[in-house]
Amino acid sequence: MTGERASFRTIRDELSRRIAERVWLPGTLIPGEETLAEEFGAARATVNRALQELARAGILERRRRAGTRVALHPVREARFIIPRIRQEIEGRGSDYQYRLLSCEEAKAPEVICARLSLQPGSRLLHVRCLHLADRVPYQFEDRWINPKVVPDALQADFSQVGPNEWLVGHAPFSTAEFTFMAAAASAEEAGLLQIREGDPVFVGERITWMRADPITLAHLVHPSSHRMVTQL
Amino acid sequence: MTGERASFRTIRDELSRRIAERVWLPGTLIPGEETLAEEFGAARATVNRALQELARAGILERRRRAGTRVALHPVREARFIIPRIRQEIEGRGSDYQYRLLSCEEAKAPEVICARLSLQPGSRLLHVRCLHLADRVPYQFEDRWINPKVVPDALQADFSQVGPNEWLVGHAPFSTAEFTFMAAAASAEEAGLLQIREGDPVFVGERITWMRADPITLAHLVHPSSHRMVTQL
DNA sequence: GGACTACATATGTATAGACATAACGGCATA
DNA sequence: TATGCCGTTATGTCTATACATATGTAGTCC
Repeated sequence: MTGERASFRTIRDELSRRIAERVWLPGTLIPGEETLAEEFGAARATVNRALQELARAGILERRRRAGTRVALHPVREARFIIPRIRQEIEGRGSDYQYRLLSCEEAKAPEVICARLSLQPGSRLLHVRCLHLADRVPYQFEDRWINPKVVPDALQADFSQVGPNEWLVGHAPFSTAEFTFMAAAASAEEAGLLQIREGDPVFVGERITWMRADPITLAHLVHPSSHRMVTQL
Repeated sequence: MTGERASFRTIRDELSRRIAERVWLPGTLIPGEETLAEEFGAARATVNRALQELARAGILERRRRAGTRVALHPVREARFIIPRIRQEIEGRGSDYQYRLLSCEEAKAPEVICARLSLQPGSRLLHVRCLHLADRVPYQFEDRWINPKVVPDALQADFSQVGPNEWLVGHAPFSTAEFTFMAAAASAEEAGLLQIREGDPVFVGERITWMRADPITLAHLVHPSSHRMVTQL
């Protein structure tokens, strides 16, 4: 005899059902926590937890004093797992291979410095490498690392371990920004990914910071067969 | 004299800081809730809330009896807001325009039926339209709607209101799947988006279900200048 | 040694009670 | 009419306590 207990999950799901089945239409002011607590025979804190989860998911809108209403414009959010490339490839049952293409300290181009809010002409560590799945090019990584923040990176050996994997273990970040876009493959990218120049590529760009200091900018290029999928 | 109170936010941020600054290295078993509660002068429930948030973000791993440890592989997740196109455009301060291109019931191609797990040859409502920002093509939407689930759609007038906006108000979904990819513009897409055939485009695909029934499949094509950005 | 069991323990969840905080709406004032 | 103050009220958060649940560990038995 279990499951009769009104847990916050039960409440959350039941409220979610009422919204999905349009018992409560968008914009409706739903009963207050106290009332719901009574209805479900639970404490207000329990109802609160259920409501907060739904609000976080974007299907409820809550305001003090004003009460809780069904979101008019369910701005729902999708969550993408940002896996490490090795795990992503091995997780699909493929063999992962890695190839370091180049690694050198160099004066970073204007664009890069600007993206990282660094002085133009800053010297950064430039790493280029290729990730393969079952020997087929999967991602070309073009990365700039700020040695001011991660001095160890200058001594690191990226011939076996990719810079991302290395950074995860040596330089945690406090904030990150991800950008995704479509682009046309440059001649270099095309050669490395075994596609034709100008073919569409799926590009991810990742910038990470430690506090206000930029750690790294990664430009990640996939052939157009790449899919980024998420369930909601 | 406020702020001295140890709220779950304070605790969350302080723990987060310790992890970011490598006071607690990945893999470390951190003190138990009871201990932390004592340290912060808070109740265990408060510490619990802070820890649960960090666990949800993927930077802590918790297991009953085993305790809480700093995630070895911070599989962090990025959250993308899935806005409605009008809001997305107006939110950037641009003017939104909408143009319906076609709207008819038709036998859906194999691929579409397969993606929606429907019998091959099912008759679906096919809507094509264009969204513009400041009169510049922003997104071409090619959508199939399942009239079995949303019969009202057959009578709906999509000449003024886009099908997405209409669906939000008439057919809430229980689950959704989002896919993003890069592709080459077809001749039709190129014409509508005012780019050249074969130019890279950023494509989003969205399928929604109500329970087990597929509601709609939307194919959303952006010119390659489109950026999808998220902060973490 | 290996399998099984009992126990200890950290987290998971629920509860009642309390106070904090924001903001709706009405009332008073300029 | 417009403005500003303020009480009421729904949500936000914290506390203390209790019990549930999973699971590592130690101890037992063969």
